Amino acid sequence: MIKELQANYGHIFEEELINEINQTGTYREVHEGHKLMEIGEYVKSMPLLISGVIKVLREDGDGDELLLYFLEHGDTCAMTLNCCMGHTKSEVRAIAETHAKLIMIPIQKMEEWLAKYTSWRNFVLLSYHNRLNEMLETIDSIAFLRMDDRLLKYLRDKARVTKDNEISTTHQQIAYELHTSRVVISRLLKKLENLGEIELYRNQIKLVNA
Amino acid sequence: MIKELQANYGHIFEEELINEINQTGTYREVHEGHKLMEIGEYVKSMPLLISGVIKVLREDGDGDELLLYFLEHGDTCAMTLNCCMGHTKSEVRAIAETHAKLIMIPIQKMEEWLAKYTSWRNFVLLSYHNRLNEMLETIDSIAFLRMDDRLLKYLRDKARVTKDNEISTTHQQIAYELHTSRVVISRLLKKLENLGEIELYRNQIKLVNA
DNA sequence: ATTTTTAAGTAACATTGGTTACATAATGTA
DNA sequence: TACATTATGTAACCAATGTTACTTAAAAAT
Repeated sequence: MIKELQANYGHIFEEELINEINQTGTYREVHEGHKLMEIGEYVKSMPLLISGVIKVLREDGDGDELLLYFLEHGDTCAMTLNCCMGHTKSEVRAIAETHAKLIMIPIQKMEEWLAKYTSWRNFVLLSYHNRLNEMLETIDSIAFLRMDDRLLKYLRDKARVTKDNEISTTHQQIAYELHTSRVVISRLLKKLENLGEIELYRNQIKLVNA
Repeated sequence: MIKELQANYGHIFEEELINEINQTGTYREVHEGHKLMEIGEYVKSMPLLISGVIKVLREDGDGDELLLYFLEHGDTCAMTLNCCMGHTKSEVRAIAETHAKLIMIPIQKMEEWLAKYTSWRNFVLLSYHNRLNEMLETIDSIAFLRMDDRLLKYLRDKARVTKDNEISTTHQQIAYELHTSRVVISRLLKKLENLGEIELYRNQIKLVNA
């Protein structure tokens, strides 16, 4: 049996489906920073996330990045579903934010299981549901918040998914993911520090729980 | 037989499903400006669009609006799917941009048909697919474009879905949908007119095909 | 220990977009 | 016709964000 499959997905999928996943899926571990998917690539398998965090990014034609959302335990990548069904290229980049454990499912099985297992159907639809809602939240942030609030939200989201109030990153990296410049981030971080929301160190930002 | 059902969906759904839709669905016409869904409302039925255009809008807590995308012929509202599956309230507002014809399906049928009809499953998944891609495009616009390019894209999108190069609207209305102010829109429209991209009249904007 | 590289702080300035205020033009209405 | 209403044009100003340039500090490499 694939490591941790039963423990993580046993309550969602029926026994028969668990057995099928066990037979056709592949267990995989990736280290922090590993690129799981690149824009323009064709997708050959679909990930079931067991532990760790995956960040999903969008990029425009000029190489400008934007963080869309994080995937956590129990999630799958709706964008992958998207690509599998439409046989189109990936529209996004996916990178391991932390060390992560996942099960890779060959895409041919997807459609087969959709017809066969109600639990799989519900899982796939729930994934789309969750992703649409996260995209809405992303749109809310970009459209309705100013950069200081977006930054604070970004830091809190990051702390939540990594379960760590100390965020190890650089101002430049944050700037990439929020699609702004390093100087702007440094300026706003200093402002947040003066407000008592955070403490700043080199390569480290500590969230102060108010 | 419900008006135009066979003609519009006969090539997508099998005969048996068409018959079921005919028995349980309701034909409906709505006039321009009709509100089909409001934020916070529970959703009791799912629309299949036959003709016309529906615009889907997001709103933040302060009443600030933002246009997300247009629904056209053959589309359904993935947000509705979302709500039906999760039994949650609507996250968006939907308003008829033009006179529109649609078929309303009671939500109980949705899950039943997912198990029963492959074509329905594919239709639902394709809807999610299309909506995710449109959300991505929306995010691209907000995150990567400046207001002048967003405005031009907005005008061209609107002209495309209504199949009309003359757009009947006010600067104030555009400002609401792009979440900016009337003065900004007037200023940028004038700039676009000077560039020869459009011609401005009262309640009317004409796109000049370059 | 010295040098190099990378990260962060900050000032000065430019640009975009938002706000206020008011003028003018088109349309609707008494 | 006279008046009211709505839409648009525009100037002047302000705030948020982006850019350039340079400094200082920490860490890594030699």
